[in-house]
Parts: sequence; C-alpha cells; structure tokens
Amino acid sequence: MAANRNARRKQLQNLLAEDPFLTDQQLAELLEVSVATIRLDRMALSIPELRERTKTIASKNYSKLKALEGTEVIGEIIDLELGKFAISILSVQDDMVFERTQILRGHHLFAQANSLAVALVNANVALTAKANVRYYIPVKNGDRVIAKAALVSEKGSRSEIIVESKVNQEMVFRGEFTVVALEKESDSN
Amino acid sequence: MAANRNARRKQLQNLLAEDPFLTDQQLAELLEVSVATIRLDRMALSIPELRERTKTIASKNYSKLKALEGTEVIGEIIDLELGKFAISILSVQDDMVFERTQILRGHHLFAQANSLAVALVNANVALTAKANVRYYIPVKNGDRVIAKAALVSEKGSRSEIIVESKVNQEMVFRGEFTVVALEKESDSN
DNA sequence: CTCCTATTAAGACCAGGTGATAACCTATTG
DNA sequence: CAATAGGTTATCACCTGGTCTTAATAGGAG
Repeated sequence: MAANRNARRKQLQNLLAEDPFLTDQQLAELLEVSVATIRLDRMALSIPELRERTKTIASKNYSKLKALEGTEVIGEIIDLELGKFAISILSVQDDMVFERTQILRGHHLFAQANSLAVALVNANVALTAKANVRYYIPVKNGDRVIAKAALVSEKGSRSEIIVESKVNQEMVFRGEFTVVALEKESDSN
Repeated sequence: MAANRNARRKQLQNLLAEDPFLTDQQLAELLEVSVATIRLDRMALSIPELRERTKTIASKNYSKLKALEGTEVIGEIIDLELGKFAISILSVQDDMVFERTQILRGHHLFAQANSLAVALVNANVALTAKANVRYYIPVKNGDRVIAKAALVSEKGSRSEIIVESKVNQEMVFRGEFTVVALEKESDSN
C-alpha cells in the first residue's frame, strides 16, 4: 500500500524530470489518481507548482544563456587594452563539464580564448582565420580559468594573438590565433 | 498626445527587453499609468502576458540549453562508426552569431568539430590534447553546417582525427584534432 | 461647445494553483 | 466482528495575473 504510493512518487519525479511543464491535471491522468493526490505528493516531495517551476527554469536559463551564448565574449573580461592585451575569467559550471568525469569540455577553453582574441583586435568586425591550440591539464568543475591574450604581431588586417589560460597559476591551455579584421576601427557608429 | 503614447510604448518594450518578468502591475507603476493602459499597450504591441513570456523563455531555453551545452555533442550526430568516422549537423541559430554581422562565432564550429572528434574515439573518456583549425568562409545565421570527422591514425591512446565542415558543399572549416583516451572501452558500466 | 482620442475603471470570467475540512475505502488488529 | 489507521478523494473558499467587454472620464483640436 505504502509501496504503491512510493512507487507513484518516484514516477512523478521521473515524469517531471523529463517534462517539468506538466500540470497537476496532466499528472493526475498519467498516474491515474486524483488531482488531490498529486498535490499531496508534490507537497510531500516539496515540488513547487507548475508556475514556480516554469519561472525558475526561465530565470535560471535566461541569465545563463545571456551570459553563456548571448554575449560577444565567453567569460568575463577583467582587463583590456585594445591591440595589446586582454584578460578574462571563466568560472566552470556544471553544464560545461562531462558528466562522468566532471572535466571541462575542451571547446569552452577554446571559446574563452577565441572570443578574447577577437575582442582584443582593434576592429569593428574581426573573425578567426586559424587557431592552433593545446590542452595541458584537464580543468575541472568549479575551477576559475584565467585567460591572458597578447597581440604578438599585426600584418595588414591579420593579427597573431597568443592566449594562455591558467588555473591556480598552472597553464592548462595555450592557443595561437590568427584573427582577420574585416572592418577597421574607423567609424564606430 | 499620441507622441506621449508612442514614447511610453517604446519604454515599455525597453523595460521588457531588460526584464521580461515584469507584471502589468509593475509596468503600470514604472510608467505611471493604469494597468488598463498597460494591457492596451501590450495588445497593440502584441506582447503576450507575463506567464506566456515566462513559459516561452523557459521552454525555449530548456531545450536550447539541453541541446547546446548540456549534451556531450554539439550539433546532431547523424552517422557514427566508432573509431572510423562520424557526421553531425549544426543549425546556426540567432544566438550563435555576431549581432552586427550575423556571422557565426568561431567557437561554435570548433565545438561541433571537437565534440564530434571526441565522440568518434572508441573510449569511455577522451579529452582533446591539441587542435589545429582553419576557418575558410564565414558561416551565417540560418546555415546548416555538416561536419565530417575521420580517424586518420591511432598510436596508443592518442588518436588523430580530421574534421571537415561544409555549408552547401563548400568547406568552411577544417580541423586536425589530437584526442587522448583516458579510459579504454572495456567496462562501460 | 462639441467631437475625438486616450485613458481609466468596473465587472465577469479563466487557469492553475493553495489550504482546510470532511468523507470515503480498505486493510489490519484487538 | 467492529474499531482504527493510512491513504485517497471531493468540496469549497481564496489567490495571482491575467482575459474580454462595456462604460465612464479627461483633455485638447476644430
């Protein structure tokens, strides 16, 4: 009897993990119990109501997406002198790592370095043309990666930039980027 | 008079662009008009109600975050033979491009290629050690990028993989990746 | 002064809940 | 067998943040 109930509650959790946008009504139908029971179960499991769940997902992801993909630079720029050097910090979050190993996926280090290199170039529009990168030490969940980019040469519209990324003073990543300026810094309307 | 109204509506749009989680009540206070007016304005601008906005953000980002950052592979794998080759498709979305130029940020191509290379390796845990990449043609918003990865050599735990990415049969990106297997495919618990 | 536009207010309704109370099975236990 | 307890369900009042409709009001422009 109580076994029934516990099984149902597990199912409820699974259902909501798959699709957090189910109403009590829908859950009641899926689990073949009354809405009242679903409410009690939610209370017991301290699962908030649909609107709260929706709101949480929305606001959590809103800021995350804005911070992660919506901006021009991955990581937070803490120092920048156009055409000379730039520094950014990236805090490694849960969703950037391999689930099994909690090791940062390589492309995030690349993204941080690449976007920093592009930001460094003194041009309105700059694109990456070439990159050689090397990963030295795996970066783990929770680490703070400090990337330093330096312009090493500039021939016409092509800039060579070296980015070194460190965690606790140890170099974890190094990249050489060739960035091409498409539009020189002239009219920045 | 109508100028007043249009100015207010612009403001309303700006407010919601900054914070889409404002209720009509809050908007009314901020703009110093009645709630009724806010409703009319929303109707005129066809801005949905708070809950709809929240829902949209939540579900859009839910799938997006899951698809973009939460998975092991960036892009959708459409063919894979472990240790031989792999193919994936990436559809370029609004949030992956530079706003000014609508050109895909370089790290997305890298991410697609890198994660495909890692997926290709016949090991439980594999990490990127080195990558040399080249960007040939800018990829634009709406493009579908097809990446083909092929294993070219394998010495001990180090695999060399070449990834070529094309849009409309034209090569836009090419990368050589060295991937290191940390844990051989033996016990896949 | 009158007309017109913009604004506001008022009332009924809706979804998706919360919270409390009471009724109802069913299964065991004295 | 009846009493009791555990789990389930029904019912009712209430809440937020809206919807839609209708009506009243304010403030110029002609």
